[in-house]
Amino acid sequence: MLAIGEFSKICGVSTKTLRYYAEIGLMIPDEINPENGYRYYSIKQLKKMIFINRLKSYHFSLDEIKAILEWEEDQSEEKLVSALQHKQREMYEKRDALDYTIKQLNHDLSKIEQGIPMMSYLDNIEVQLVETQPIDILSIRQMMTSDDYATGYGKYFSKLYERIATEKLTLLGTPMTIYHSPEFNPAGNDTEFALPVAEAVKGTRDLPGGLCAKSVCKGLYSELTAVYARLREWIENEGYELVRSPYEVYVIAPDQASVPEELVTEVYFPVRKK
Amino acid sequence: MLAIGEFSKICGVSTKTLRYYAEIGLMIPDEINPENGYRYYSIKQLKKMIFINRLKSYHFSLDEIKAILEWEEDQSEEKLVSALQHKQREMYEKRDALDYTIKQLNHDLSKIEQGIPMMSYLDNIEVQLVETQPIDILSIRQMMTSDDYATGYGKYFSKLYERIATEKLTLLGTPMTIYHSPEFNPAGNDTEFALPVAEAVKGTRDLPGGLCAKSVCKGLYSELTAVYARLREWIENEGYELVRSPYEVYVIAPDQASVPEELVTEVYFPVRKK
DNA sequence: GTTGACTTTGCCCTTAGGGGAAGGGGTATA
DNA sequence: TATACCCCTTCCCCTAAGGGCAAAGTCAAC
Repeated sequence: MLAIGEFSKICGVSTKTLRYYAEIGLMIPDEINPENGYRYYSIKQLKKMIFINRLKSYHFSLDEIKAILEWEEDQSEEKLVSALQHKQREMYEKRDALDYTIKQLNHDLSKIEQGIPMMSYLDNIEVQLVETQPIDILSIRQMMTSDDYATGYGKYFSKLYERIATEKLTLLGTPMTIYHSPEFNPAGNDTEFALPVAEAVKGTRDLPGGLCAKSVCKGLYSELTAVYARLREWIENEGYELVRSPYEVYVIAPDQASVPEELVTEVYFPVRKK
Repeated sequence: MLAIGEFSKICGVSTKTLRYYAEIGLMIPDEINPENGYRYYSIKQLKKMIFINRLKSYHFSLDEIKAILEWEEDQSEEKLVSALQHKQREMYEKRDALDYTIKQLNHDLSKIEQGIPMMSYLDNIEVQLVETQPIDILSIRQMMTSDDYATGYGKYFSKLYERIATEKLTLLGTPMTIYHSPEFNPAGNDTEFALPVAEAVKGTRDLPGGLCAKSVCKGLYSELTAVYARLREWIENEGYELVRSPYEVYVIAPDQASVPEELVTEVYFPVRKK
């Protein structure tokens, strides 16, 4: 039996951490002296500690790790594999997001080095008033958290393209998304992925036309938030009000653009005069 | 002037966040009604908010962002560029670490799929008692946080190899690191990077020989923590005690291995009988 | 017996806000 | 003017995974 300090040195985990793990029930010392409360750990617990650290390095929370340790011996193997695969997917997504952010950062850095202030694009966002025609769209509506937009977009648009292919529908334009949440909610947004089609079949609906405030965003999607802000500001200033859900049209999407500067996205806010 | 709810909708930031930013002095509303405390924001502040969000996406803390905003107008441009470059480096490091963890995870998954329990390697760590000879080492000693080992190793060993090349020293073995911190400390460890050389010149010192407990770790460095634990356990069990700092010898380092399974690392604990 | 190292509990601190309660304010309508 | 309804304020507690520090009890060695 090892006192907490010995055990801490052997497994490279602070005594504070060991006490915390005992407190939350993740790893309780094999023996506790009832008189003085001293914690004593066995060598067997060293293995468990190493396993916990391995899982921590895979970004499992302590709660998740606790659950995993409680499966132990049951039909744990399959569940462990599926939990690991889940984390694997999460980590791939995290890496993709990080790559994307790095790309943005490099973009901003190169702009500054060209003498262009980082946020100058804000002054160049133009708003026009346009009249849109009603169209039929084939769509999927889904709650999306802001984290998985990148993966979500690919997934849902693939589904829609597949339906168009298998049902021999006629595509009439580029992909679009409609945002039904009344305001941005980091916990999740009611998002509709859509493709304009000629036929009115099951799964399609009418997207009404009408007066819209419109802006075009050229470049990375990170600039979209500013476009949204500009549109809302314009609507406020000019005395209009939003009458339906705003939507985006991906005129040139990432799969057609070789560099992010080529991306073109239109943003529409259906409005009427107040 | 916009009330907090309006401003919140326009810039996609919750009212809670806006109040918090006011509280920490990151962005104070342009006007506060002294009678009822209502906060009013101007359109100018929208730009600031978008800039704050951009910096947040680059993993700046709110404190760092506050500092950046306070430079504004001064000689801010150069400082901003250098801050961005700093974050850029951090993000590259984060991505490398993530890649490494993903690799480990895949390794564990493939083991399990072969029917080998994930932590089974723990049972196969052998400890031998050996007698080492004193050698001269050329070394750099440095406090290292656990985050930047991967980059640190490359950097310091490059420096050492460079010295060997420019001063025409004779290399006598593979790289090694000596851990001087008495126990593992996540805040930073006193680490000595060393190369064994034939000549005793400035910057070299004698690494004394003597009795050592030794283990060999084949494979990913993630298994090293278990090797350390096993060695400490063995020393305890067999009635030895540590007399100098432990060290690792990279017999086959990552730059010589095509797959992680080929890595070979020896771990030495200088000991004496208690 | 004393010293010094080790251990215990307890309390407050960290990031970037979220959730909710209690109470006051604003305005559009009947 | 009263009501309804939404908006705004402050205040307090909560998050994950421990770190830092203090006061007090305990252990082993000299």
